[in-house]
Amino acid sequence: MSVSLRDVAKAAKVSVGTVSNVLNRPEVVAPKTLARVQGTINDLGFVPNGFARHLRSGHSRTLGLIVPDVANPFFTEVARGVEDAASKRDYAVFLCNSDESASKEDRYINVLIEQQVRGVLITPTDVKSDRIDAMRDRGIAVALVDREIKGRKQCSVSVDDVHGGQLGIEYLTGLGHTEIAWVCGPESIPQVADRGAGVAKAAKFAGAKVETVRVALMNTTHGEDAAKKILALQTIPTAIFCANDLLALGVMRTLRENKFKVPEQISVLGYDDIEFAASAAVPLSSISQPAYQMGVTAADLLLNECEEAEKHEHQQIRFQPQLVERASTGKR
Amino acid sequence: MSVSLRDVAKAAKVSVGTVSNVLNRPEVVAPKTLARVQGTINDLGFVPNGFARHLRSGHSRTLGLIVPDVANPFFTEVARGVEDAASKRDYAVFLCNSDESASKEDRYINVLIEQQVRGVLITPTDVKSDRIDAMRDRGIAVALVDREIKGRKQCSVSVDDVHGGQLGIEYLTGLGHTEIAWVCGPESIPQVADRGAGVAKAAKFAGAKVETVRVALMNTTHGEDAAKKILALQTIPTAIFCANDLLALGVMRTLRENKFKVPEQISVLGYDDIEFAASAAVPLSSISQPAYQMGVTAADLLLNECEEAEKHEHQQIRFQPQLVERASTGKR
DNA sequence: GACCTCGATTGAAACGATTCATTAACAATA
DNA sequence: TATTGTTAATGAATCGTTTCAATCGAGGTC
Repeated sequence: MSVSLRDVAKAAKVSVGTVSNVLNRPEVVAPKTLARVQGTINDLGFVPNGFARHLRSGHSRTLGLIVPDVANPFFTEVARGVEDAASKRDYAVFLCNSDESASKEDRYINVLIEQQVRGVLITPTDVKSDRIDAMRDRGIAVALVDREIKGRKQCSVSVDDVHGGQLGIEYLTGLGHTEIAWVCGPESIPQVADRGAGVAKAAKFAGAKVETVRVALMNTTHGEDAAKKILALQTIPTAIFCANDLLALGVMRTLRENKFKVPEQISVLGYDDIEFAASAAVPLSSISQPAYQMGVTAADLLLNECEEAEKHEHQQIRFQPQLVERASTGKR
Repeated sequence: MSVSLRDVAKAAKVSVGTVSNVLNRPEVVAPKTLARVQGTINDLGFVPNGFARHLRSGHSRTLGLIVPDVANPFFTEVARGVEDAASKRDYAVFLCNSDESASKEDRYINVLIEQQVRGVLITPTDVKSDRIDAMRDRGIAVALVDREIKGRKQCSVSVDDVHGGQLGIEYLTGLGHTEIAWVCGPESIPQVADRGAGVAKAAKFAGAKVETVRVALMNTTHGEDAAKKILALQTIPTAIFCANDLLALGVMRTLRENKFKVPEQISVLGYDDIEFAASAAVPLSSISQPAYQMGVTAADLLLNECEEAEKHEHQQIRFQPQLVERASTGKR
C-alpha cells in the first residue's frame, strides 16, 4: 500500500542504506546518485514512516503542548507563540487540552510519551510533579509554561502571579474600594493560589475586606454563577477582581442583566488581558501578561534543551504582569 | 533509559508475547499471570513505545485536526467537539494551525503522514484536493470540516454558507437597509466565496446595493482596517455584514472610536456567533453555526470510517445556520 | 497408561526505518 | 606493479513492538 524505503531502493537500483543517506546526509552521496534517488522518491511519492524512522534514532521532531483550556484565548495566544517558534526550527506541535483535569492531563502525558515526543511544554494543573519527573526520566525534555516549580529541575517561563494579585488589589484600593470580591477557581490551580496570595497580602496591607468567591471552572458561564452569588451577598462589594478575563466577562454579563452599572456601581477587574477584553460591553480593565512572548520563550528554552542537552542549563524566566486600565473600573 | 516490553517480560519472568497480550488481549491470559504482569508494568512505570507499537500494526490511535485559525473561538469550539468525541473512543488529537496558508497546511499534512495518524479532519484552505487525495492514497481517512468538496470521495460536515449569507442580507434588508457593506477575506477561502454568493443573490433579489470590502486575514485587527476603509467611502453604508465575528468585533471597535453609534447610525452583523459576541460592547447580532456539534459529528464520521473502512459509506452532513438577533442591528 | 483437548505461554519473524562496519572502485603515489 | 588513500555504496544488525505458528501441560476419557 504505502511506499517504503525498500521500494525506493529497488526502483532506483541502490541499497536501502543509500536511500537513507539521501534523506538524512545528502552530502555523503555522489551527486549523480543523489539526483537519481531523489527523482525516484518524487516519482513514487515516498514519505518516510515517522514511526520506523524514530524508532531507531530514538526521538522525533515533535513537541507536546498541554494547556488547561484551549477555549481560553490566553492559551491560544501562548500556543501561537509556541507554534511559531517550533515551526522556525522545523518541529511540529501536538496541542493537547487538559481541561483543568488531572486525569485528562495524565492521559495526554501518556499519549505524548507513546508518540515519543522530543519535549513537552506544560501548564500543570497542580504542583505535584511526579508525572513530570516520569517524562524527564524517559528522556523527554520538559518546560513549564505560566508556572514554576521549586527545585530548578526544568526550565520555566512564568509570570509573577503574586505580584499580579497585589497589583490588582493595590489598584482597586487606590480607587477607594474597601469591599472587594475575589472571584477565582479552585485553590489547587497554582495560578489561582498565587494570585490569591497576592490579593490577600495587598488587602491586608491596605486594610480592605476581601470576599473570596470560588467556582469550579474559570470560564464565562461560571463567571455568571459567581456574579449571582455576589449579588446575593449580605453586603454587595463595590469592586470585583476576577482571576481571569473569561470569569470577568461572565460577571459583567450578569451584572448588566441585573441592571448594575459598571463601573458606576461596581468596578470589575480581569486578569490576562485577552484580546476580547478590549471589545467587551464595558471595555475590561485587566492585568496583562505577555502570552505570545511566553510561548515563544518557552519553546525556545525547550528546544535548546532538546538539541544540546549536555551543556544546557535550566532557566527560570519570569515576566512581570502589567495593569491595563480601561472602562470597567472607577473610583468608589 | 526507557523501560521496554522486554524488560517487563524479564522482570515478570514471562515471554514478551505474554506481556504484549496483557496489553492488547487481556482476555487470553490467565488471571494470575495477568495480575502479576500488570503489577510489574506499574512497578517499572512502563509505557509502550507508540512508534514500535504501530509500526507493526500499521496504524495509530491518533487523529489530526487542521484548522485555519486557532485563535478564532469558532474553531476552538469545533476542536473541543472533535476532542471530546475522539477521547470517548480513546483517540488523541493532533491540533494543527494552518494559519490560512497553503504551505503551512502542506507541511502539517506531511507531518501527519509521517506520524501515521489514523485519520485527518481538515478545513482546507482551498478547494484543490490533491493533498487530500494524497492522504487517502496512503490509507489515511479524511473528513472535511466546515467545507464540502464535490465528488463525495469523503465525509464532510458543513454549514450551508450560501444560505447563511442570504439569511444575513435578508435580515438587514428586512430592517430597511439598502446600502450594505460586506466585509470579508480573500475569495479563495471557500466559506468566504459561498457566503459572498449568498449575499450577492439576496441583495440582487431585494434590490440592495452591496459594497464588498476585502481584507487579507479575518481577525479583529483586519476588521479595524476594514472599518476605516468603510468610513472613507463616498457614501457610508447603513449596515455592515462581516464574514466572521472577529471582523465584526474589530469593525465595532473602530466605529466606537470614531463616535459612530451602533446600531443607531450603523448596524453590524457578524457570522459564527462565537461566545464573545454576546459580551461585546454592543452585543453582536450574528449568524450562528453549531460549532461544537460539527466537531463531534465530524470526528464520529471519521472514526466510523477508520474502524470499519469496508462497509463505510461517505456522508455529507450539512447543518443550517441560524440568525441570532442581539443589539448591534436595528431598523434603518 | 495412552490419547485427546484446550487454554496458556512461548519465541521467532516482521514492521520500516537508521546506523555502521565492511567492501568496492578508483586514483594517486612510491 | 604494488601500495595506500579516498570516496561511495552496501547490507546486516538494530530499535520495541505485534502477530502467529508451535509448544507445553493439566485435565478428562476410554
